[in-house]
Amino acid sequence: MKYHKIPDEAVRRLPIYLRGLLSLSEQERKKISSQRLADFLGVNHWQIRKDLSYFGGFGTPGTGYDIEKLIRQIRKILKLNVVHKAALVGVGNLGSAVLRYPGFRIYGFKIAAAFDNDPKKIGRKIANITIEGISNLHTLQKRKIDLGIITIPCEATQETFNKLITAGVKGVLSFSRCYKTGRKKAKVITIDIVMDLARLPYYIPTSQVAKV
Amino acid sequence: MKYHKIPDEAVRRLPIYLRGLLSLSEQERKKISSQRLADFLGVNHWQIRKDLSYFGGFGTPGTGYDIEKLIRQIRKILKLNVVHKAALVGVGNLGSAVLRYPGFRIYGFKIAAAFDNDPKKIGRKIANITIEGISNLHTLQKRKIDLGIITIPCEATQETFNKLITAGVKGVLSFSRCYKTGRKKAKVITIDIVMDLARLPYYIPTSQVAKV
DNA sequence: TAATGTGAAGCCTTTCACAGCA
DNA sequence: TGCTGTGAAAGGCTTCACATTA
Repeated sequence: MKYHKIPDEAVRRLPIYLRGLLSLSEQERKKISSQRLADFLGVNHWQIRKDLSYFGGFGTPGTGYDIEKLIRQIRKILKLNVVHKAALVGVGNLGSAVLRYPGFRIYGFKIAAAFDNDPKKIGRKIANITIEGISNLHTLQKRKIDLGIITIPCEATQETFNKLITAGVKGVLSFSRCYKTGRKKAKVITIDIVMDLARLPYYIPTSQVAKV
Repeated sequence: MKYHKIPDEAVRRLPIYLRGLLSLSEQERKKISSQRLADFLGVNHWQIRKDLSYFGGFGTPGTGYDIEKLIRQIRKILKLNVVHKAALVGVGNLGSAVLRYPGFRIYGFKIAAAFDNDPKKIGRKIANITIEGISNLHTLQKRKIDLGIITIPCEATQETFNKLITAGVKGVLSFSRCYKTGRKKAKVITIDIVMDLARLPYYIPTSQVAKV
């Protein structure tokens, strides 16, 4: 390991490579070159090699990478080699959709609990998970839940965020940007659907923006 | 305008500033300094000034920025000063949630159509939008719909993506990374929920990763 | 005085080119 | 020969300090 600082961007790309490798491993292929993986994913081959080199080289010159082995390595780097339990807060439209999302398992995630403050929702089941009241949040640490997913309206995000941190959560995926992290006890990643949509028109040539 | 190249990152932040300004404008405040806006949003004041300077200065030294004026300017830069119509493809759990999402309006978006290939869904209404069959996609241009939102499983993304481009869509928000853009006739922004979650454990100190 | 706008420095990331290995 | 791993160059973004302006 010759590098002092590993770019966040490299970390961000690892899950992409992992998904590609998982796809390819189903095709009873054993080895793959950075070039082939890059073509498969639509990225650059040197980027893949550089990114992997930050964590130590995993390939064989002239041959390429052993798919199964590389999958294990990336899982280990991303700490996906243990199952992570996540708690979701806010079982509205978006929260329900995330609860029902089937794609978490291949990365070793399990949404283990769901919370809402609407008494009508408490006790109901979605995707086999019984919805609990917000007052139960303090039980997360005991239940070894280390990740939180926040899918509630902007206004209530800060309070929920604070409660999750207090409950010992170490990483948060938030669907709104309405929080401040304070003394940063956890890593937060924000997904803001509306804001991502909001910067799309910027890239459309003006001549093609429909006049109203 | 003294700059040749405007950072994508600056463009990405403009919608954040815009949201802050919209919040503050409700509080009958007229002027704001970069410092106060920065504190409100939890960002750096020099970053705000720098970002705005790429598009020309909008402030008054010693006084700050006129909130209403700055809102108009940012809207214009982002081309949000005209209403954009978007088509959503894939009315599953996630698609339905996005259709029902109330936050699009303040940025001037209107989801004007929804498509699905499930005959059982076609004709049903969600959030006042009647679901149409995929075969209707070609009507988008006529209907002046210039944005697409893809909320379908990975496997079908590429085909849908191609159809949207053919239908004249100029910007796409995709909820899966399973596409290749080809000759890039449109700007694409990808939101990949699972992959964002997948890089969260990396940042959790190993001692705190629950052993299973 | 109080705040903006910006050149320059520093830092981070991507890209390139190729030495070195199987 | 084919492919990896990496130093170095190039490019892009953030941070800083301060000249400037109302």
